[in-house]
This record gives sequence, structure tokens and C-alpha cells, in this order.
Amino acid sequence: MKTSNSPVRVRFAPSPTGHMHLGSARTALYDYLIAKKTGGQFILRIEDTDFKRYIPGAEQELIDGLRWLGIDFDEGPDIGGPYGPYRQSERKEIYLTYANKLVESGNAYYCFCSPERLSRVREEQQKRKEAPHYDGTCRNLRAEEASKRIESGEKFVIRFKSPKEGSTTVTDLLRGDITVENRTLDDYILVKSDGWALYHLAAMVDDQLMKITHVIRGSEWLPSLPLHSLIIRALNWQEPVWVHLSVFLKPSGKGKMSKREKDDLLKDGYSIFIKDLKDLGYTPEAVVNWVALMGWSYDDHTEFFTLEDLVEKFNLEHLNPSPAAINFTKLDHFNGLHIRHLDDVELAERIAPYFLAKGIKADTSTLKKIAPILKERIATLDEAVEMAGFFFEDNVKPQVDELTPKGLSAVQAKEILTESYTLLEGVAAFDQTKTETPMRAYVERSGLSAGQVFGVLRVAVTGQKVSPPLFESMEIIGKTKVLERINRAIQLLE
RNA sequence: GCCCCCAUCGUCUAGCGGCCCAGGACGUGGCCCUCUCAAGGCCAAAACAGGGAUUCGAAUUCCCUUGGGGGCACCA
Repeated sequence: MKTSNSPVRVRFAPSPTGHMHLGSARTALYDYLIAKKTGGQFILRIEDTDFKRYIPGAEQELIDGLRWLGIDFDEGPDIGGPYGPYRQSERKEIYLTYANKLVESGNAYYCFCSPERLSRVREEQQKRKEAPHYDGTCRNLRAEEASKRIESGEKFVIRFKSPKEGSTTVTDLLRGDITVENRTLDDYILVKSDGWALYHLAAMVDDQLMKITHVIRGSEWLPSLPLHSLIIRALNWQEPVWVHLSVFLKPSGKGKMSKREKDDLLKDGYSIFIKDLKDLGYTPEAVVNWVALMGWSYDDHTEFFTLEDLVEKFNLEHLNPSPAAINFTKLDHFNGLHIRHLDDVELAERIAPYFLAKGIKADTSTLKKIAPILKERIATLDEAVEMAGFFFEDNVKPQVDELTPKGLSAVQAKEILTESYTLLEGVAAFDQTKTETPMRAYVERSGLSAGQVFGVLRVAVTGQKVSPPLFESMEIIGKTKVLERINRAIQLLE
């Protein structure tokens, strides 16, 4: 099936009921990519008809998440568009119009059964080990009787009249034909007793009215695909291309993630929520790259992609239908890759907020200087703080035991520092080439290893055992401060 | 219980009948480089779930089993 040549209209239709997670991000990404690639449009539609589950702020989080990832939409609730409104809560009457058409054409019917009766029926069915389904009480009610009961004020819902015989075949782009026996279909509710349409109706109506050509969504919708197709056919509409993406499994590959597991994950510095990822030091570039490759691959085995690359190379043909376990170490890898691809100024800007969050006043000019030596040493942006915090402190607090590493006595360590002080004090232009030469010579002379000498000096100057390269770091810190710090370390050793 | 989907290294995947005693990436182990940590380079271990069938030939097609996932709401 050729799908990626003519302009495609796709929609991302989340419900504002929780945080935006990786699965949604990937769906939105694919939507965006295929729309951009084909010169089509990407629409954001908010499915907010379930007022009980509605979470204020969730819509904004969604929009912020998309913006952060660089996924722009062409039409949506906050920017409008020719097929609005883009919130289902503003489209009640539209759904009713089509629900009525369905009733008129005999494809749907009014049902007056009470929720209480229905749950009793369900219970009995389950006791008999049957699949829970509507028992059909109102399915063949005469029209006059139905309208009489409606007029008398009885509560009702509208149900779809699913065929009882034969089978229904629908085509999914990744899986081919999917066929179900119609007798396994239920008479699903289309419109609730409060007059609001349910997803099954609302989404189909919106997709049609918004001229959606490809429905890209999670595979949790696969079981209701026949129903959706049947609704569309009953309305004499044309079916979109159905694309059901595989689900994401927890890292172990065993099922979806529970609330508890999500909390545990956060303790390890990972999260499936987009809003967390930013705080955890991940770049949107890496998240996009990573998520794009979970369920999609490119011919030539390339794995490093920018959003622009993906727009050019993405296609619907290489999608993989099997469930994928989330691999966070690979996110780390991509994050490192993308950090290294950032230029120094950009990286400086990106790490600045993390210093700020830790209460460290990091000035832009120093940030720019440390960016190149930090670049290949951090996997997440927040790591810049622990790796390079010492650049911004007035003084550092080395551990005495770290000042005297294995194989060296306190006396030797002190000697190294005193000698270093003298040598470095004598260097006029305090840049790395000028400081390294005399220090190397000293190493030769002392009979100690470079590791020992520079190690002690590193702890004295940076306060830590692990740091960016010593001489570059000292240059950035500056002569005065370096000497001060060495001095303090010598005192510590006394 | 019923329905639907899926099945290649630990993980993400390439493979769409011969190019595969299965390729790449992450991770892991080793070596090199090296002032620490990284980054980088090189090397290694690591998979076609099982059983039938079709075929000269199957990871690739079909069937069964097993395993995994999803769904069965007046949620989406």
C-alpha cells in the first residue's frame, strides 16, 4: 500500500486525563513526521468528554510536551483551524446529529436499560463464563414505543446495532486484514444518557469531519476496530488508513508499567512521562530519536537522527507491530550523542537551568568555556552540575583521604602540592599549555606517576576525584583561585 | 472465560524463499588511547520459542502448540 506520497492529514487525539507519556509522544511524533513528509497537516484534538476523569492542566502539559519535543501541529484547540472546534467538549451537538442518523437508518437504537440491570446481567454472564455483553433487551423496540418512552422522560442511551451474523474484515496497515465474527461484537453504547457521545462515535465523526486520512493510534484500539469500521460504513463514509502502533512494555518486557513501578523508575533517574524527562536532563532531540526507533527503523541501519532527518526519512512501511520493551540505557546513549552534537553556546544554554536549580550561580561566559570539556563526559544535562559545580564555587572542600590516595603518604601529598604551588605560581600566562609543561617535568623528576601527581592536584583544585581534564580546568578557574585552593589543601594536610 | 494482536541476541531491531552456520545498535566483557571520568578505536560473547507442512531450498509461507501483549465500561 502506498501511503506516503499524497498529503496526509493525521490527528493526535489525547484525552486530558493524565501526564503525557512516551507512548503518546511516539504517536504524536509519527503523526507529525508523516504529515510533514507528505506536505499534509497534523492536527491536535482534545478528547475531553469524560468529565469525571478530566484533569485540569493536562491539556496544557500536552501542548507544552509537544512544543518541547519540537512537534508542531497545524490545527488545534489553542491555534484553531478550518475544522474546529478541536475540543470534543465543544462538539456535543455534532455527535448527536450523526447518532440520530444512525438511529434513523436502523444502525442504532435507543436503549432504556438501567445501569443496575446491566451490571446484574453482566454478573450473571460472567458467572456462566460468558463474555460480558448487552443482552439485547431494547434492540428491537418499535420506534413508536421508543419515542413514547423518551417523551415520558425515561433515561436512554443510544446503542450501535451490531450485525449478528457473518464477519467483518478491516485492514490495518501493519497487520493486514483483521477479521472478527460479528456474533462476538457487542451493541456498544454510542451516546450516554447525559447526551454525550462516547469515543467510538465521537472519534469517527471527528475524523471524518476533519478529513483525517490516516488514523495512527495505539494498538489498544485494535479490539474496537471492527466497531469503528462498522460505524463508518453505516454512515457511508470512507475509511481512513488504519495504523495501530505497538504498545510499550516496561523495561523487563513483562506488561505495562504500574503506578508503583513508575515511581521506582523515577528514583533511578528515568521516567515515562515527558514532563519529567526534561528535569532529568534529557534533551528533546534524544527523546525524539529514541522514541522514533521504538517500532520503526531505517533501511541503512542509521540510528542517529535529528527531527529534520526523520521528516525526510520516516515512512509508514517500516513500522513494527510487535510490542517493545522500553530501554532507558539506550536513551542515555542517544542523549550523550545529541549532547555531543550541540555546539558550545547551545550546550552552555541548556545546562544553565540545572545549575540554577541547584542554587549555583553559573555565569554564561564560564559556562561557554566549560561546555567543550563537559560535552563528552555527561550523559544527561543535569550531570553537568556534579561534574562542573566546582568552577563556580568560591572554594572547594576536598576530603583529606582523597588528597592522599593509595600509595601516597600525607607527607608526599603535601610535597606534591607545595611543589605544584611553586611551579604554577611561576607561570605567567596561566593557560593549559603553559601549566602542563612544568608539571610534566616535575612528574619526571619526582619519580611519581602522572596519575598520582595530577590526582592529588585534581582533588585539591576541584574538590573531587573525577573532573574534566585538569589543565583545561585550571585555566578556566584562573591562577589566583587555583593557588588559593592548593594552599587550602596543604593546610588541610597539616 | 471470550475476542484480537504479536513472536530473531538480555533490550531495540535488519531480514519480506537461496546473498544468513543471521547484520546493526544499546548494554556486557577484553584490549588500545589516557592526568581522573568520559569520549573514541579495535575485538569478543550473545538470537531465528517448539513441532509439523509446503519447497530442490524457510528466520522468511501455512497449520498447531507454547509464550507474551492488548481488549471485553453510560473511560479513552
